[in-house]
Amino acid sequence: MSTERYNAPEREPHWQAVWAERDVFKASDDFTRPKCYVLEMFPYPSGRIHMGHVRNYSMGDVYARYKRAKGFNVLHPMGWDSFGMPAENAAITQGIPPATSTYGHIDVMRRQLKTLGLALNWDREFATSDVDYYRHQQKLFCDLFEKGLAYRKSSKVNWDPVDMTVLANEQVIDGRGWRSGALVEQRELTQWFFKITHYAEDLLAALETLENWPEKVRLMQANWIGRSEGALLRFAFVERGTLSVDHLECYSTRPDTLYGASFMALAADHPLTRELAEGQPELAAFIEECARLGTSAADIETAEKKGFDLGLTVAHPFIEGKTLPVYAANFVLMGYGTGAIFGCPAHDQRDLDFARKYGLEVTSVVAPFDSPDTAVPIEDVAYVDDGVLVNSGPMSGLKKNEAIRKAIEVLAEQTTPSGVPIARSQTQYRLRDWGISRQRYWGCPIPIIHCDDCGPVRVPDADLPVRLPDDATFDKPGNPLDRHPAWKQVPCPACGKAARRETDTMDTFVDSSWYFARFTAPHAETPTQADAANYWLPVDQYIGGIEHAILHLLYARFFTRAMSDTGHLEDLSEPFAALFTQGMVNHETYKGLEGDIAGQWIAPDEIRLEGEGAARQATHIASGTPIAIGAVEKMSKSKRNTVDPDDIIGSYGADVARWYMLSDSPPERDVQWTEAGVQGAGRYNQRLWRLINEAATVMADADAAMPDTFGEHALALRKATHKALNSVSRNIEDLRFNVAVAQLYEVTNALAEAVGRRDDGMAWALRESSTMLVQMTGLMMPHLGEECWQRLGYNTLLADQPWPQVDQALLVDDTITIAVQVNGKRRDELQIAKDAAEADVKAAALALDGVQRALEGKTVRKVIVVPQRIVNVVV
RNA sequence: GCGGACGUGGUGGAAUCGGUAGACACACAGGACUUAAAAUCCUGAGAGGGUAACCUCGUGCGGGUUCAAGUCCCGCCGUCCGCACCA
Repeated sequence: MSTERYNAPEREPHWQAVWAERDVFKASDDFTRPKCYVLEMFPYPSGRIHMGHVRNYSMGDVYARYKRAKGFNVLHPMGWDSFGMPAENAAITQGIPPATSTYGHIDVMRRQLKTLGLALNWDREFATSDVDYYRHQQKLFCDLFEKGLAYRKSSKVNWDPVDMTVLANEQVIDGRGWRSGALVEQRELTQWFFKITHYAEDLLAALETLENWPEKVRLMQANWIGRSEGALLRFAFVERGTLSVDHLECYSTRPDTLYGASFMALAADHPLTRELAEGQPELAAFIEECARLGTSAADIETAEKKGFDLGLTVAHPFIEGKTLPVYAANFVLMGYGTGAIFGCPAHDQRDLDFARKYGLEVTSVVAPFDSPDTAVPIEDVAYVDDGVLVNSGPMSGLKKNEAIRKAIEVLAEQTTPSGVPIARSQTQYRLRDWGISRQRYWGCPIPIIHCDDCGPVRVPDADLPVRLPDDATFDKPGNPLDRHPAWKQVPCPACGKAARRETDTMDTFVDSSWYFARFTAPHAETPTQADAANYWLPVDQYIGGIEHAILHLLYARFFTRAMSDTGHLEDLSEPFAALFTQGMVNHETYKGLEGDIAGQWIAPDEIRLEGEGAARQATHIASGTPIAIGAVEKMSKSKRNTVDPDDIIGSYGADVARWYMLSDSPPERDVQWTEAGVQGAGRYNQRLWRLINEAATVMADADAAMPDTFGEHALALRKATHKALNSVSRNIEDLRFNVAVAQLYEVTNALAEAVGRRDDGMAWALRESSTMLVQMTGLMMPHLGEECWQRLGYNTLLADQPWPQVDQALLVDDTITIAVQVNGKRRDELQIAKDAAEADVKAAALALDGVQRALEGKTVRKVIVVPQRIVNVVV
């Protein structure tokens, strides 16, 4: 019988319509059922979906469908991270209002996603630029503000003088604005901050509990939070002059090396340095030079240590009469600790470089453990390892950690002239508070009103939301909200006097910091709804790109804590119980070599490939000129090495794209998109359809009841199927889709072999096996799954079927094959009863031909029998 | 510089606990079907040797532990990623 080819592009929309019509994937409001919240990072509506989305959402979809079949109430929603600069830039360059382009993009991408046949809760869809979303975010902001978790402070920012806006660090490339190309200036601006540092310790400590997060991500976050323990030290000025303070504060993790201190150094932008610069033009020039210094890796690598003698001295806290000169130095950062350090050249490489340059003394105060009486001599390399303190007063003879404790203990007793203790232990974090102000239009307005008398006042709940004006103009650089003629003019909610709206909008990372919570009750009148949030959260499985390892995932962890502390969540601190970071989709790159296209990137569909291996050649179809085949890189518009999911779905179908994205490569690793690969997936798709048709025909006359006995081949098929079901289930739980796919190929091969054989009970076994195979492959290829389900004679929906049960009895074999080694080298194999006695296994192993050959002329010294695994004969 | 991950056939990769390395797939070669092609089906294949049965070598390199190492330990080399003047 010939079977027609399965026409995916025609059948897929049919099944999508059936699922939608019957509302198959709707999450239930029955909060007593076991639940599973599956979430993939929601997309930014850039215009079209790309293969990375296909990969990401296919993974989540297989998992969500699997959990549904296992009986869980599954929440698997989709939405749009729709605020952001690209839409505003399009408004500037093309005059299209951000809302128009954004919602246009969403319509296109929603249509594209729907063609993938994802089991999504579309009834919960929202975009972060919807007023109905950002009004709740404004409420959250107000509550954080009242709780002191949102505050204003003056801080240094990257200012683009052409675009007249603040840029994030990631948007500054080689010291220039990424869009304008203008040299970025450091400006002091008053900005809004979220107090993420309030949770620094908890955010760090709780990483330990995130067992189902990748180790890599936890480590990156731990490094980012950057906890260090040390001491806050205060050095009294010997000569105070006209200075406004009487002592200098610095932070050190090595107070044990205080006896080796030889100078103090302040950051160029330390308040004291600035104070002194008032009357010293040379110092002012030095400060400016430091500010200009690049912060790129290469700049720091090559930058010379430079300082400026401030003409001040401080008293050494331990050594009577010893003073230390105070410098301003380019390698001291204002952003960490107190912006001041004590320099101990012998035991810090930077301090040593500085001391050598300015001829400062270098005193070694640490001796190695193997010669504890002699301080390590220092030449060009500082000694930073642990050792025994020498010439260090009360710390002498102690190891590093003991010495640190001792130093703090002794110094805490002393005070500066103004009465503050000279030292106390302090834990320091690298983590900074999160600056969320953006001088941009297309973001969530910060709901604050500035009043000359009352200061910043939060917008009262009754006046929320603060809507973005529809009539902003984008023809000039700068913030459209700030120059809008009327928008910011409002009375003060507190005193009624004329006041001004805050015109900054929130960083778009705020939007994505709580969307997962909103999905649990997307239409609620408050940001969250307690019963729904308590039931659904935390997200059971979160899937997304590794590029969000720090920012988004840390912000979301912070926000969850802040929402708990403001009553929007009930005692929840971790939003994502399990995290999976998937790899990227890569493709070869192509470049023109001759004529008009020389040096230009060429898209895959504009070339023709021939040959293989070293002989592979590419030709430009339009011009016939040769093309250079370049590196395999992440699909990107700029390199033109993208493949449009629409084209693949249109020719092969969504199931093929999904199957290909899940097979072969481990999901956490990058996958290379190749034409051959997608063709292979397409062939399997057709093969499965043919096979199921054939099986359906053969099994048509099978009895409904399970036969009492099965022939050899029927039993083998049943065993292969149940073993695969067992391991496929486990692999899907572990998101090891590539291994699951390989096992599905094995079942397919077993079924293909069995379908032509006549055997006792074969018709029944074929029905069982093909049913299970369709259920398993249906997770990855849901449309073909429904088609096959129907062909197998079922009049239900595959999507509604419970996951099949493994027959444990079929997992174990009575007779097993074990390898027999002689001196660790495999010489033969042995078929033997599973529960054979050890002595019998041993005897049978020694009798094997291959073993006998290897043993010739040798004496057996020992035989190791590992039950059901291996036999090793030692001679 | 610091921290981390990885390294297996022509390719993607598999090997859950230290127990038959290379499952499964792609690509390839040969064959069948066809006037032909596509599609499909069958067969082959880590490398080297041998007519063959088989033998030797083999998981980046060098050591080690063990009856047994892709897997554990030590030292290198390479690739990738993150952080980076963080006191």
